[in-house]
Amino acid sequence: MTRIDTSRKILDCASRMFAQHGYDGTIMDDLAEQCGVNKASIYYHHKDKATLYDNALTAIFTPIADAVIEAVEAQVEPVKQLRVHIKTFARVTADNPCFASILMREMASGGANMPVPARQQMQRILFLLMRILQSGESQGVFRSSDALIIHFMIIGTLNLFVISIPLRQTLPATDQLEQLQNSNIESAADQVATTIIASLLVK
Amino acid sequence: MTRIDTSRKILDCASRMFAQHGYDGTIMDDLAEQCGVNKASIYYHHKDKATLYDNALTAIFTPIADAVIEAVEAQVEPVKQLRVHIKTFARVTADNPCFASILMREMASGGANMPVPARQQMQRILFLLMRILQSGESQGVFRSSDALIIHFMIIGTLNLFVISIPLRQTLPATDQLEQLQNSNIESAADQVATTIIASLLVK
Amino acid sequence: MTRIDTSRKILDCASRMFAQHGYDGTIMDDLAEQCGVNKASIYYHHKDKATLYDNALTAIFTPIADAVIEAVEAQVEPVKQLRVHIKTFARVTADNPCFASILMREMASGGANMPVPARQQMQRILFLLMRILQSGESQGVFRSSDALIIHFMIIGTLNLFVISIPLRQTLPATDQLEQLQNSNIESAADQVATTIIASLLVK
Amino acid sequence: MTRIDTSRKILDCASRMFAQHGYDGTIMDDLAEQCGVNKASIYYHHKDKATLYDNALTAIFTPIADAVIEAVEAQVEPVKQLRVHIKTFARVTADNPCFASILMREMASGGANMPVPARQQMQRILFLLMRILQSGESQGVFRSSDALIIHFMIIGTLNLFVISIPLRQTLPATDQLEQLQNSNIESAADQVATTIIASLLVK
DNA sequence: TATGAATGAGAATTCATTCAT
DNA sequence: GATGAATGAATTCTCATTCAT
Repeated sequence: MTRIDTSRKILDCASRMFAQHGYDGTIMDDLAEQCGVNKASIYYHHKDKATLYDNALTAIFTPIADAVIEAVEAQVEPVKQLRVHIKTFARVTADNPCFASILMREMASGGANMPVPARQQMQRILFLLMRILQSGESQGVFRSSDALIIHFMIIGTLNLFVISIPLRQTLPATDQLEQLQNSNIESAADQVATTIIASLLVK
Repeated sequence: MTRIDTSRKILDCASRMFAQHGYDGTIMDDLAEQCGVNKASIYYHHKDKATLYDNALTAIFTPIADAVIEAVEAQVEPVKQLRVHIKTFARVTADNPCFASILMREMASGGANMPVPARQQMQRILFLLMRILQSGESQGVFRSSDALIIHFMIIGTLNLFVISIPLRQTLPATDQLEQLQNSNIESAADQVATTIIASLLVK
Repeated sequence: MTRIDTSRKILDCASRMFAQHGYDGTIMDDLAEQCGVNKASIYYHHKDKATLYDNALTAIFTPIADAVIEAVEAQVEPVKQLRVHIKTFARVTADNPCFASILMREMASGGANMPVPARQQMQRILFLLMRILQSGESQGVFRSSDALIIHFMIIGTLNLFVISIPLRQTLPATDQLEQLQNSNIESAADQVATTIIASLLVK
Repeated sequence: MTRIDTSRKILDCASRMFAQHGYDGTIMDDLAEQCGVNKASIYYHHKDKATLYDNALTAIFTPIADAVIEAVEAQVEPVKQLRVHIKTFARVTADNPCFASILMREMASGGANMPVPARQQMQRILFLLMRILQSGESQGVFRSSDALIIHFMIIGTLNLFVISIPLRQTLPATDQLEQLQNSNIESAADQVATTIIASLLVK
C-alpha cells in the first residue's frame, strides 16, 4: 500500500472518530484498530494526535469551502447566489457528516483549539455570505441585515439537521415524532433558504 | 461549608468545565483545583464523573425548559407564543452559556451519551414548539411546516450566537468584522423570531 | 507512610538506578518495582522523570559539597586543607557510590544535561580547591599550579576507584590481579593526597 | 558508495553518538539521520544496535591500546616508559574524544555491559602499566606502589580533561575561571606524568 | 545495496477512583 | 466532611527491528 493510501485511510478514519467522540474522546488505540493499521503507523504518517487532528480538519473543511465558493461564483444575482450558497452548503455537509459534528464541537469550545486552516475555511464561507448580502443590498434587492446571524442560521440549522439524521432514524416512530422522519436535507435546505430569503427581500 | 454549598459549587464549576472542554476533556484534578476543593471531596458529593455529568446537565437543562414553557403558557395566540418561545429560549440560553456548549457537543455525539433527564428537557421544548405550530395551523394562522427544522433553526442559530459571544469579543475589529460585534442576543432573537414567523404566516 | 518517607524512598532508589543505568537506561516501571511503590506514586511525588533526576542529583551532590567545605574550613594550613579536602571527598564519595557514577556519566555527556543545582555543587568544590591552592601559593608553601587538573586528578582518580569497588570484588583472583583487591578507599585517598601534595610543595 | 565506506561512516557516526548520549540514549533513527543513511541500511551493515556498539567500541579502543603499547615498547627505562605511557595515552585520547566519554560511561555502569574486546584493550593498558611499575621497582627506581590507583589517576584525570575541553570552551570567561581555559592536553599530560613519577621515584 | 513503510514491544505519563486518617 | 497519598487501568508516544521493493 502506498504512503498516500495509508495516510489517507488514517485521515478518513480519524475524521469519523473525531466527529463522533471529539478530540479527547478519540483513543489512538481504537483508531488504529478501526483503520486496520498498526498504531505506530499513525505516528509514522502524522507525528502526533494534535497534528492528525489538524490534518483531518483541514482535509474536511477545505473542500467544503471550495465547493460553496465555486457554486456561488457561478451565479450573478444575489438572490440566486444566496440560495445556491445555502443549498450547496447543505449538500456538501450532508455528504460528509463529520464536518457538522466537528464544527459544532469546535464552536462549543469557543473555537479556542480549532486549527488555523480550518478556521480560515469557515471565514471564507462567512465572508462570501457577507459579499452576497452587501451586493444584494447595494442592488436594492435585500434589506440591511446582520450577516453573522444569517451565517449562524444557515450553519446552525443545517448542521443540526445533518447531525440528527442518524439519531432520527433510530427513534421509535411514535405518532408524535412520525412527521419528523420524513424530511430530507434537500427540503430542509429549501426551507432554510426560502425562509431567509423571504425575510431579506425588500417588499 | 455546608454539604449543599460544596456540592453546588462543584456542580457549577463542573458545568463550566464540561461546557468548555467536553466530558472527556474535563479532568477531575483540574476540576478540583478550579473548584478549590479536594479531589476526594468531589467523589464524596457526586459518586463519579458520569454521575456528576448527569447532575450538572439536569441542573442546567431543567430550568431552561421550565422557563420556556412557563413563558409560552402565559400567552394564548400562536404567533405571540412562538415569539415568546424563541425570545425566552434566547434569554435563558444567554444567561447560562454552558447550556449551548453542552447541547452542541451532545448533538455532535449524536446524543448517544446524553443523560436521559437532559434529553427529556429538550423534548419538552420540542413538543411545546410542535403544539404551538399545530395550534397556529389549526387556527389558520400558520402554514403547514416542519417543526423539527424550525426547532433546529431556533436552537442552532441562537446557540451558535451565544457560544460565539466570547469569541467575537476577542476578534480584532477589522472593517469587515466590525458590524458583527454590535449585535446582542435580544436583537438576534428578534431577528430569528421575525424571520421564522414571517415564513410561517399565511399571506 | 508519610509523604516524606515515600518521596525519599523513591529518591534513594532512583539515585541507585540512575547511577547504575544512566538516565535513559532507567525505566520508570523498574524503578517503581524496585521502590515497592506504584508507578503513579512516583509521578505524584516527582512530576516526571527529568524532575526526579534533578531532585535525585541535588540530593546527592549537595551534602557532598557541604561535607567537603565544612571539613576544609575546620583547617587553617593549606597543606592540611588540601589533604582534608581530598580525604573528605574520598570518604563521602565512598559513602554514596551513586555520586561517582552519576558524575562520570554527566561529564561524559559534556555536562550538557546536568541540572544546574548539581553543577553548582561541583563548582563549589572546585572553587574551594582554587582558594586552597591560591592561599598555599601566597603563603609560599605551594608552587603555582593548574587547579583544574588537580581537581580532575582528585575526582577522576577517586571516582574511578569508588566505581570499581564492586567490579574488583567480582573479579577472579588471578595472580596478576590479586594485589588490586587489597586497597581500600582510605589508602587510595592517602596516596592521591600524598602524590598531589608532594608535587605541589616548594622544595 | 562502497560497502566499506558506508559501514565505516555508520561506525564513526555511531561512535560519536554513543559517546555523547550513551548506549540507551542513542536512538537509531537519529543515528540514521546524522549519518545520512537510511535506517534499514544500518541494519544491513551491522546486525543490530548491540553489535554496532560492540563494533564501534572495538574500533575505538584497539588503536588506543596499540598506540600506547607501541610507544612504550620503544623505550627501555621505566621512568621514560611511564612518561611515554601517560603522554601517549593523553595524545590518542585527545585525538578521539569518543573514547573518554564511552570509557567513563562504561566504568559508571560497573563495566557490566562493556563488550569483551573493549574490556581486553583496557586490560592491555593496565597490564602494560603494571609491567612498567614492576620493572622500575625491581630496578630500584620506583617505590612499591598500587598500579590500579595509578591507572585510575592517569585515566581518570586525562579522560576528564579531554571530556571537559568542549565544556570549558563554552564557559563564560570570568576572572575566576579564566586560568582554566589555557591549559592544553600536552601540558596536562606533562603535569600528570611529572606528579606521578615524582611520587614514585625512590628519593 | 538502498529505502519508504510497517510493526510489536515497550516506556513515559495521565487519570478516575479509592484509601486512611 | 475534608484531605494527602496511593493505585490500576488506560493512553499517548517511542523505538529497535523487519519487510517489500
